[in-house]
Amino acid sequence: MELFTRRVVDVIKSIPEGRVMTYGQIAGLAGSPRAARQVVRVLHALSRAQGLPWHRVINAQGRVAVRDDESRFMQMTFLRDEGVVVDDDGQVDLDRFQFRPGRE
DNA sequence: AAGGTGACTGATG
DNA sequence: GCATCAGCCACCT
Repeated sequence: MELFTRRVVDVIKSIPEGRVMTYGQIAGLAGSPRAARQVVRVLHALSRAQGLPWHRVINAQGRVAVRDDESRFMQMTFLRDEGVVVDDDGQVDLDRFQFRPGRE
């Protein structure tokens, strides 16, 4: 597995319960700020196998970005179960729930 | 091998 | 706030 991919996996695994991170943010922490789409690829490829908390990853607008209706519903449900406030449009308040390492 | 495709982003109107 | 656009880059046809 490639270094970038490994680091993406590590970053995603580091997201605490009840917090979220954005694709671009993860890419940056993994060493490649412009590689948001690669984060998506990693999630598609490994979320199941690696048991990643894929539901804690949303876009930079604070919106749940999954296309598939069923998966989107699952993601919103998981987040709400963890205490993240998600409105019916899948909108999350990043100021409140985004996880920023080294801050807290 | 060229072209299409995203669970993206930031800038612009 | 919504719509477009142009970068982005590995992966699939």
